[in-house]
Amino acid sequence: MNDDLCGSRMVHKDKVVLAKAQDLREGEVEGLSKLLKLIAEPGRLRIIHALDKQEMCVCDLAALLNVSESAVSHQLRLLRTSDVVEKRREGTVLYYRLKNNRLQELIDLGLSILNYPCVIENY
Amino acid sequence: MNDDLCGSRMVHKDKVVLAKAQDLREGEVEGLSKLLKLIAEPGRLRIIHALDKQEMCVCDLAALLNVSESAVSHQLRLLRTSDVVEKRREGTVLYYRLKNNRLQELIDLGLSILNYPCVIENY
DNA sequence: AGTATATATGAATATCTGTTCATATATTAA
DNA sequence: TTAATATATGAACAGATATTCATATATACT
Repeated sequence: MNDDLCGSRMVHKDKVVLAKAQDLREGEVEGLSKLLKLIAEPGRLRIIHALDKQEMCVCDLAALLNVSESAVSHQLRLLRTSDVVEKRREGTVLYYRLKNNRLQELIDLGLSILNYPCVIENY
Repeated sequence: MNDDLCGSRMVHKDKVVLAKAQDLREGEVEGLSKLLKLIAEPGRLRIIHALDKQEMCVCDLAALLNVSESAVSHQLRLLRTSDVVEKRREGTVLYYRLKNNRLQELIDLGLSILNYPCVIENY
């Protein structure tokens, strides 16, 4: 095995070089990580799934999730600043809806992977 | 507006009832949340993306990510206990590889959503 | 203007998550 | 068996994240 310039061992230099060449770019990693974390939290996941079907106000979502309106509001702010949802005012009520309509695809794909978790074909 | 039995307000009972009917089941939420969180962490994301192309050992991955082997080992344990990866021993070297070969689909879909973030069609 | 409703927000707290460090285990070589 | 290599793991610490609580804001109604 050979040492690299940074001091860490490297048993298979060829593999590491190849992996680095195929690695995601930093921006892709950051963006994807942020997107997936947004959807991964159970409350936000259910909010996104619900808003994909109809627009709802804060207290509706609070009732759905059975948590405080303040907690929902904080989550919605995150989703808003991440351009996942947007709001529409009607009197004192703010209706939230999905701004990014492709997130449900991600949810559906994730669910399908959970149902058919492992299909190893040929090794 | 009407109060529900649980004490929380509910501005639009119809919407909440509909949302509850369409809501993900608890097991789906938990499973999906866990899966997405696994992929969402930048280091694990890159590990999965790398192992989708070739099997690699712990110190190769440590060199790729530029972190300690211990840190990688902890992450790999998480991925192992979640059935995302599996290991194969060859002498003292443990080669890791993906056990669930559908995760790259999720990564690819996520990337495509990042590139075409928002396509609102008709409201 | 004053009150009520619906939501937003800051700060504090609590919880979760990831890394580090020290140490343990497993395999190979001498 | 002793030493070396490669990896695993537990505990402690640090950082990120979510909720709560109190308070602020915006709109509507009187």
